[in-house]
Amino acid sequence: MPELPEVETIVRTLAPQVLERRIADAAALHPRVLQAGADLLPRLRGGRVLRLSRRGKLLLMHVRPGPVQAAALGASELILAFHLKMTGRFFVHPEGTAPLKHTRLVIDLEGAGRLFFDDMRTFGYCRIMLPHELAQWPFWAALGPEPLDMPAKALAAHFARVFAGRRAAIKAVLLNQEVVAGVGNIYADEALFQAGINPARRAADVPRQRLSALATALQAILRRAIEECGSSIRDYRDALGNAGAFQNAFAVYGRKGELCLSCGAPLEFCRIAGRATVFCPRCQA
DNA sequence: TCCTCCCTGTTC
DNA sequence: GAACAGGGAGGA
Repeated sequence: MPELPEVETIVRTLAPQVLERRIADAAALHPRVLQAGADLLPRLRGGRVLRLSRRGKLLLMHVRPGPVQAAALGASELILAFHLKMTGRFFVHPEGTAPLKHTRLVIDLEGAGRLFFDDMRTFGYCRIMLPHELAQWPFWAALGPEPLDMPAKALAAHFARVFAGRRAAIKAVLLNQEVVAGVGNIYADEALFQAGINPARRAADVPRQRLSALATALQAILRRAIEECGSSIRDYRDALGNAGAFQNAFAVYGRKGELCLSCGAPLEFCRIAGRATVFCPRCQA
């Protein structure tokens, strides 16, 4: 569930709890949580948390290893890339807290408690990488642009370029992280509604004017969702345990059969790219 | 380009 | 006790 606004909120709420802290120890508690870099896990010990950042739906923790480890690694930075998928969460617990039922990774911070990465469904993962390994990671290298890092005009032009010749449904294309990074099921449905585009429409067939509306709508919705600290449907919480509030502003997501807030028609449901999709048959042409 | 699978707690 | 939630890998 964590999409761009949720991951951004987690970065913001987690940063004050971990920045500049020294790592006393790190342990993986589930066999699949470390998708890469299990050998680097012990190298984190003695390192310091330099920075948290986000790219698409990935949360990155940048660690400066201690001098001995840095020399052994030949690098001054280790990067932990987390993908939260549906149910990944972070929370800092007091020192001595035992792992919870779904705790997958524990990072002990000197004098600042224990950072738990919990993930009920074990879809989420962490990759521990050197900077050049991150650059060579195919998923990372293929990520599309950040939708909030450019003017709406430029985003619209990017959509026009990328959508040309695409026969797939526009929603399926929006969900593709190589097209634009960070958009998931919720924000794709909401942006398409606000832009008045039927999610099943072939991407290449959407007129340029609608693409401008889509770029504007997507940016507005992502920004507003960040302001509201994300959307909490079931599982999502930020790194302080707080729920987001943007779910209260949904126009279509999760509102199958309810009435369109704009025209009053019943909202319809379909499946696109295997994802639940809700739209207004009247407002979205 | 589309479908299936992964996973588990909640809802029907 | 089945359907459902869904990002992304992998295969048809």
